[in-house]
Amino acid sequence: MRAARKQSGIPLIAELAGVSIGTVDRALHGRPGINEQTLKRILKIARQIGYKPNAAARALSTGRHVRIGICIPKEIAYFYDELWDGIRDEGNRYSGRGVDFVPVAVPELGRGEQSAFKKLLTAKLSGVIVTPGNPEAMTPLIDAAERQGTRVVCVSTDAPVSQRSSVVCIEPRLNGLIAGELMANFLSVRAKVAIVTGMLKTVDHSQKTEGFVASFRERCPGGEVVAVIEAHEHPEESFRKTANLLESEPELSGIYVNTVNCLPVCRALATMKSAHKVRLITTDLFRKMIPYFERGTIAASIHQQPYVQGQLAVRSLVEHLLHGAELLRTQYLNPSIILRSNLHLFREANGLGSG
Amino acid sequence: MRAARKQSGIPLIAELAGVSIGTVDRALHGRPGINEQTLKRILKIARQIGYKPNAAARALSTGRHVRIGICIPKEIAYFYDELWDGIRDEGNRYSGRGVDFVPVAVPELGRGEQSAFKKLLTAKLSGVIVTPGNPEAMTPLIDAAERQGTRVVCVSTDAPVSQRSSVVCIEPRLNGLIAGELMANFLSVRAKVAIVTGMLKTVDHSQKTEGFVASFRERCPGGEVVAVIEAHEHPEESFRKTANLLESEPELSGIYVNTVNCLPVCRALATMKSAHKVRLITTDLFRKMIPYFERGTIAASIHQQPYVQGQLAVRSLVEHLLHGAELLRTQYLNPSIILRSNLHLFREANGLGSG
DNA sequence: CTGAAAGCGCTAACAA
DNA sequence: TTGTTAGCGCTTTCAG
Repeated sequence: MRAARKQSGIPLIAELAGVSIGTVDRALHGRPGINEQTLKRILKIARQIGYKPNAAARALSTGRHVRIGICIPKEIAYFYDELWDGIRDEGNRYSGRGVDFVPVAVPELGRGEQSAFKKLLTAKLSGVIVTPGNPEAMTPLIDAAERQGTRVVCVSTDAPVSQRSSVVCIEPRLNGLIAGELMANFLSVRAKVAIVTGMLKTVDHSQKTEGFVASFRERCPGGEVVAVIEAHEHPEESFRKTANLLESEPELSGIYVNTVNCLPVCRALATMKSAHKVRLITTDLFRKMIPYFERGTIAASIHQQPYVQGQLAVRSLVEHLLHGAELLRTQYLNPSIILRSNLHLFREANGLGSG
Repeated sequence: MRAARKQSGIPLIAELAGVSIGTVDRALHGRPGINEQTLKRILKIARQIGYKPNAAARALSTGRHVRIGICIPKEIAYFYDELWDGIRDEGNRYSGRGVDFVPVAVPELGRGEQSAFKKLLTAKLSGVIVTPGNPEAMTPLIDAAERQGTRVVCVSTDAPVSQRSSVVCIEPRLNGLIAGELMANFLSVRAKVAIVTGMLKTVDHSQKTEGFVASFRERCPGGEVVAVIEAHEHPEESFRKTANLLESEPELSGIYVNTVNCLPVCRALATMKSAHKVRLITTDLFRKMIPYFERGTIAASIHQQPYVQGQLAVRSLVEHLLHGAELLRTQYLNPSIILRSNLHLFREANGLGSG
């Protein structure tokens, strides 16, 4: 009789079942070529001893290497720097665990993303994280990637009709709904408000606008959205149009800016000395906004948590690829609401963010 | 000449340096008994090939097993069920990676926690996650744990003067500050508001109260906190005192409830038909609150995200124990603000939570 | 001061 | 249908 060294895992099961580890392996994985009886016996023993595969041993043995492409723009830095940071920080947690990242250059949302994505397709990747700026154009590419076995996770922006495996985002309409509800709560009945947006033909902007209008109307009896200004992310245009609005609508008591470019609006409010008469709700956060927050020019901001979105995209994809965790088709997040009281807890306010 | 099989890691470095893997291991770990020259040579080569240790191989070789004790109450279920869920879900991600969890029974915050914690001390654990209900009494126990090498992470509630390695929580005062700021934004000048709390001798409750008073006073000119009601988490007491208040203060326009037990207040408001004249800000979320949210009785709730706190506590502790990641001494989170618009995205509203 | 070798639990290729 | 065996990259022990 051999000295019974204490063992565990597959060898233990093999000894208990009186078979070899090869047979146990086959049973545990439902591989073909095994007797019904032994299969059942092994499975039973495995259950009894509460067998759990050792992830480290498996990873070491299979030598599985996972390569993940990152296809995300550099601009607007206010937003995408945070997203990159989240992706990088989360990625670093997996360094040394068989995960590599392959970034490709996309200068700006929607520009150059198709060629960049195509480049990623040629490298055999197990997964890609992408921000489709032009969902229609990207859909066939995403579908092609999925067909060749590359899992695609959209982040921040979605390609809803594509075959992407998952999306991590905040629904644009929800941002608008929250802003509208807050605004209605801030103001009294029959209030007049306005919206400053980028371009309404951008889906993101139009949905935020629509959401705001819907919830503001519902919750502010007699309230009115007197203007929707398209500023095209252009500082001067934004400043001028806002200033004009403030002059022509002296009764105005609220403005919702649903792109990240709110500084011109802040300046217009300050110049017209109406900073405290008008409640301003903005979107996201970067350093130069902070003084306006502290002065009370900005009452609240709807923060889309790009850092968290990046983290979650990486994490869910890696866990899926490495450990077979389920990839949910949608991962919708809640935006957080920034007020003066909690401003200090956002990384952008701590010298970590850009801007 | 031997056929040069493609290798990597320590064996590769060994071959390049013309030494054995044992020597490379010593060099890489700064272990004693190695020649200055070879040490430098090996380190240089390691740097050149960009050596990164393989976490799976290391884990397999060392067979490191990590056991983490969980010392968290069952009641109040509204809150702690979520915390448990977060801990369990996050823990499950690490199953099969050499992490075991050892829960001990604590019926209720602060009751029986000392004996439960002592029990954990006898089992040799690498870490403990604990909710110190009575920080003064727990401090010496926590210190003892840390002294014997058990990393202690406090969650939700803190023992600030102890030697705990980390805390994951939302500062109570911040909850109050946010509630106060929101309330000030919701109401006009000279508004009268009240606070319903549990017991002011509970640090958590008094800090939330103090925070609310501070920010409300600062942001609502002429505003006044006309009453601070201690309801001792007692439904009848809470209902009665609120009803009395509503009668004696017809001008009242806001109430902040800073414990999870807000239902009696909701009922009092409904009974007195003043539900829509008084803005109600509550704390956390459970199922029975939802109708009051939808009816507009509750204007907003400050959610302390117990699920996320649990996740983060487990995650940071495991990453520290397994991969040597740094454990920050404090991990302060932001509460999220629940409105009607985003209510549906909270797990409590999706049949996941309790209550 | 350095080398050799065993083995962690699992997979996969080959033998029987 | 089943058993045997050689590693995966690292740590650790024992010889030299």
